[in-house]
Order: sequence, then C-alpha cells, then structure tokens
Amino acid sequence: MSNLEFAPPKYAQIVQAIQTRIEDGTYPVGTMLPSEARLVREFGSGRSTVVRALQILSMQGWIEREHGRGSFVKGVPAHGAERSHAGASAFDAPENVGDTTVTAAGRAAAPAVVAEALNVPENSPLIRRQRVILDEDSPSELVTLWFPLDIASGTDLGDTGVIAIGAREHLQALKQVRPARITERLSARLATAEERRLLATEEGAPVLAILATVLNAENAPIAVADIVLPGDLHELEDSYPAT
Amino acid sequence: MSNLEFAPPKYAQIVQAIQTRIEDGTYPVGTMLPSEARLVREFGSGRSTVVRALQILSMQGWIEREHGRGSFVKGVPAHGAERSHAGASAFDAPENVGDTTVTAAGRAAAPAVVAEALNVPENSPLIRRQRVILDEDSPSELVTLWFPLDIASGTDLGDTGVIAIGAREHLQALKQVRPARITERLSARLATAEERRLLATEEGAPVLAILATVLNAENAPIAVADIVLPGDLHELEDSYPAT
DNA sequence: GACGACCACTCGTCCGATCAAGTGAGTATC
DNA sequence: GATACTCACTTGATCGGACGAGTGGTCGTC
Repeated sequence: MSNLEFAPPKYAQIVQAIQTRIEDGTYPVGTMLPSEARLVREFGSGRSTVVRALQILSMQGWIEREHGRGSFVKGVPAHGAERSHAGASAFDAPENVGDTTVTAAGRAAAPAVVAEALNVPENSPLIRRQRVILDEDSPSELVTLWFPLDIASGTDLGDTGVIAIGAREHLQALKQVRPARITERLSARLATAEERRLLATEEGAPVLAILATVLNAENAPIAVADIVLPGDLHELEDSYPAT
Repeated sequence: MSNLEFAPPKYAQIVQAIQTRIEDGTYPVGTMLPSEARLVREFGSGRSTVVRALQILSMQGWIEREHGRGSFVKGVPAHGAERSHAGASAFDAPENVGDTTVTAAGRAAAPAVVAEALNVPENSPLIRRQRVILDEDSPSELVTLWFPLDIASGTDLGDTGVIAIGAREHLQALKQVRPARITERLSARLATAEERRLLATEEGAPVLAILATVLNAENAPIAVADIVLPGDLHELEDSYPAT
C-alpha cells in the first residue's frame, strides 16, 4: 500500500484483518464468514493466499471451516493455562539473590517420597541441596533439591558454595541432561519439626507441600524438588479456559 | 496406494511420515531435514503439498524452518500442561451420583473472599449451593458454589432438589451465560469449625482450599466455587513441559 | 590473506488453475 | 405431498510455475 515499508506477507495481513473484525464484532460469533471467493475479491489476492489465511485462523481456533457450507466464527481463542510453576522456579532460581540462603548441600539419604519419585530404593545416597528463601526477613519458602549421584557428579550441586545461576542451567552447562517435563504433586499438611525449625513457624502450622519431579524425554527422573510453603504466606494462582 | 480405501490427503500423509521418522530417530533431533525438493521427489507430490506439510509440522513444533538454510528437527513437541482442574469439576459434576449430598441451597450472605471474587460488597445476598462428597463413606470434599442473584434467578440452583447435570450445564441451558475462563486460588490452611463439622475432621486438621472463579469473555465473574479438601486425603497433580 | 563476485541451494510467498466433494435450495416428476 | 434431480455455491486437495531472498561455498582479484 503506502510505500516500500516493511509489509507483512499478504496472508498474514488477511489473518490480521479477520482477527480484528472478529474482535470488534464486525464478524459476530456464530455467523458465516464471507466466502473464499468474496475474500479473494475484497483483498485482491489469489485464492491460495486467502485459503492459507483461513487455514491459519482455523488452526488457531478463531474460525471453523465446514466443507460445502462455509467458514464460521468461533470467537477469540482462549489462552492456554497460566499458573505459577513452583517446580520449574525451584530449579531455575539463582542462589545469589539477596534473600536466599543455602542451608545444606551434600550427600544425604533419600526419604521415602523422594526415593519413589527418583525410582531408587529408600535411603539411597543422593545429593541434597537445601535453601531457605526469606521474604521481609522472615522465612517464607523451603526448597530442597535432590539429585542422583551420577547426575550431580562433576557439578557443584553438592558443594555449599552459592550457585549464581539456576540449578537447571548449571546442570545443563556441565552434563548431558535434557529436562523435558516436570510433574508436581501438591498437598496440604502440617509442618514437620525440621520444617518448623527452618521456617520458624509454630507447631500445628499448615503448609503447602509440592513435590516436583523433572523428567527427561524418556520419562526417566533427573531430579526432585521438595518445596514447602507456609500456608499463611502463600497462595498459588491458576487460570485456564472454561470448556 | 492399495485401493480406493479411505486415504488421508497427501499432505497429511507426509506430515505423518515425517513425524514417525522423527519419533523413531530416522531424523535425529537437530539435524537437517531433506530439502523440499528432495521430499517432492521422494513423495512424488508438488512442492506446494510438501511445503504445506512442513508448515504444519513447523506450527506444531516438530521442526523449525530457516530461510535459506533448511528445515531442522526440533523433536517431539511437548504436550501442554495437564492438571486436575478442581474448579471446572466443581461446576461440571452432577449431583445425582451416589456419594454426593446437597447440604444447603438458598440465599446466604457473601463471605469476604467470595464477595471480593464476585466483585460485590461483603454480606451481599447471593445464592449458595453446598455439597459434600463422600469417599468410602467418609466425607472427602466440601464444595460451596456461589452465584449472584440475577444469574441464579430462574434456575434451580437455589432449591435443595438434586440437579442431575452439572451446575454449569444447568445454567447454560436456562440462561445466556458463557463461561470463558476459570481462575483458581489455592492455599493451605486449617479447617474452620464449620468445615470440620461437615467434613468430620479433627481440630487442627490442614485442608487444601481452592477458590475458583468463573469468568465470561468480558472477565466479569459469573460464579465462585469454594472447594475444601482435607489435606490427608488429597493430592493434586500437575504436569507441564520443562522449558 | 582479505575481499568481493558469483552461484548453487535453500526456504518464503504468491498466483491461477483443475478436479473433487459436501450443502442446500429450487424444480421437475411421480 | 414426497421423491429425485439439477445446479449454484461452498470448501478441500493438489499441481506447477514464478519470483524473491537468505546462506554458504568457490573462485578470482587485489
């Protein structure tokens, strides 16, 4: 149109135009879109180009195409789910920020739940790395990372020194591990004595406990994070399409 | 090939073939795919068809296409997140299944958190609908649904009679409401006296509390579900790609 | 050796055409 | 009135060509 300016490709322009019209109600939800032939005339492009735009809109969920009938407006596609991924953060958070203290690092015997998640016998030796995060000078989060010995060997994960990048990045920089997926198990329970000590909470205080397992592409466990959040300090948020 | 059997379109066959080859390692991650010209020769189809297949694979995250260089294998795309959507279930679960008891239905004043979620003043009159779900004869879940009066009017949500379909379906069948999104806030706390009575738990028992708000496309709240799960009976699962 | 011209190869976009197949309304037939 | 046919209109799939543009190598010149 205007100049030789950076013009997006025609098909993308058509996609954009139709999205706008759906958003502003020019094409109301449920109604039929102009036919391909019509759009070809309106936009002055070949049918293949119009069809390409419609296919993209269809794949993104804006419209529905029905063979022999027409294309119909479905509406603005809902975003995917959004949530706080406590597990991912546990492995990605660096330790050199002000309010993080590494409280333990080194060998330790696997507790039952961790052993189960890592698929090793209970009390097997593992590398444990534990930190407490303060919020306004009072402890607000206790994170314990657990790694199999072979995965942690050759890394600094078992040393008490601060790791300035996230554990995941540290691991990936030194070893051939490829995290593919994280699964989390979340429950409410009372804090254990050890947790009460580290978090400075009262007896009988409820906590949100998250056990996050990092898996590689073959679904083999790479690491486990045990995250303990005092109930009165934390709220997790989650948001997803309603259909 | 074989007969006149139901053959999927060529482009879909090409998509499938390449997906299989990525999965079984014929095309290892990171390597370059055969060029379009090569694939055209191999599959005996036009370039447009091959390109269409490659574009689909690219949009689905299997490959990455680089102008002037080639197409490269990214790997099997990770699934989206999967989790139990307690909020959605609260509105979709029917009440006529064996272990559900409607314990209250009718007008009630809005508690603070519910009022805030529904964007009304505290103690405003609302329709409340409460049920307890038993697991093996002991209470395992307490769900309280809250609706603004105008939304619930003309429905059976305020009556104590059992609603055989989910509340959402009931509502949508009778009124013009379109749920678009659900947001959840999750926390661990101790059960209140009222909750202990309904759930038959001890004093000091931790519970997982979920406050789910149903929003329409304009982000206006339609309903709220207050879900209380005794901590010793429930574990929520969550799983998502690690990148 | 550094630089640039050239060239083969790659993907990106667009076009117009053909044939197929599903839909729905109108029409002719019974 | 019910049925079958026709026809206009719709999307679905595919083809082959054309031009543009980014990449990376070779090769010649300086």
